[in-house]
Amino acid sequence: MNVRTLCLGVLSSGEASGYAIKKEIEEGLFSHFIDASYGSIYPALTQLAGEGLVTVRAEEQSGKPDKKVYAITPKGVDTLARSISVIPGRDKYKSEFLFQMLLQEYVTPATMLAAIDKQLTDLLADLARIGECKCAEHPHAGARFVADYGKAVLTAAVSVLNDKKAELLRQATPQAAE
Amino acid sequence: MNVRTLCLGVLSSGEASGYAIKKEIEEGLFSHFIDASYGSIYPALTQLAGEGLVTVRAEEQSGKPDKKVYAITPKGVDTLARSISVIPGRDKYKSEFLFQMLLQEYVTPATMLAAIDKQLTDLLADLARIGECKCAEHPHAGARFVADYGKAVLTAAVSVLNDKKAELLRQATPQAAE
DNA sequence: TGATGCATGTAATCCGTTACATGATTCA
DNA sequence: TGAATCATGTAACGGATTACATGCATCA
Repeated sequence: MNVRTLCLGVLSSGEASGYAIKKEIEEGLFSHFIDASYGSIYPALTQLAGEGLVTVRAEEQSGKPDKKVYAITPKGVDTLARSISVIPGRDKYKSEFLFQMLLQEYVTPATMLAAIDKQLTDLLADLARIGECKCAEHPHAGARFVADYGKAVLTAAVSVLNDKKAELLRQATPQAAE
Repeated sequence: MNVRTLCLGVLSSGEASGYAIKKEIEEGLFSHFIDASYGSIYPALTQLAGEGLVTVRAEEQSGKPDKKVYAITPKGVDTLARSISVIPGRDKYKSEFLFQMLLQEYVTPATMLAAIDKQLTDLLADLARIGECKCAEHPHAGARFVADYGKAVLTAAVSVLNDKKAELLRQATPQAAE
């Protein structure tokens, strides 16, 4: 899936600027399973407008550059619907963290601990972001499902990490607690 | 993390050809959290050899092209150790599947079901692959941890999917079971 | 006064995938 | 006979990130 389809997806629940789309991707439910930078969003939006899949309206603002508010057209909805009606490709999961954990014989215990703490922080942040989405009021029908899926997966990961961390600490300080 | 480091990681548990490295990445524990194609592995290996991080030995074979067996050097081990001793970047997770589920208002129930079944198949295959790794005999120290992590996450996902699937079937056929 | 948020955009660059090219052997 | 496995490699292409460029308003 490309950034164009992603933009259509975000716009399907209401008009937004490129900046706002980026925020939605970063802070909304999308953040769990998608990434996109300005460098890909802005060109995609321009392209979509050129093809009539979205409309643009410039909103004047004092000081700041004009805000360009994009809205999806019926043709855009159609394209979106067709794009997501094919059986999706495999999920892609890349983890430097697990690579490091697998090769832990080359890493000091201190680094291991720091890496696990960082991973825990990331997972918990993701979990919190999902928790903040009020699914009942969410513009998208599948919000509840996606939130449940994310929560289940992240919670499972956190649990394993906490176990592993406790084990590491036990090895490091056989008598005293941290 | 790049393909070069990945190759060093695989070679750290024993010599291998480019072809064998690809297989290891596809079928071993790595498969859960990493991807790489021949188009990136072969050039990476050539480059690593040029920098003295690995050695090459050509093994003659009847019919097939000479097999090039790569082995990591002390310098390579050093580079690897340094590469994985930094705190890793965030995991990257991309899922067309969840995108589709989130926007399910544009998808027919039949497609939903097919997509869920496909996802289930993928997850189960990943789970089976992890299950086949005999961690106790695995060359890498962290095998057990990575396997536990993968199993926990995948099992959680499978569980949520089965629930959702049952719910969909109940809605589709209110009286009869499938 | 300095960071952060709002707001848009482009160009260079990177990193990797896909497709192509080649070819013998073995198994069904 | 046709598919799969073994085996290596290159070139074209794609897709996105990073860094750069600009600039006001607000908050601490």
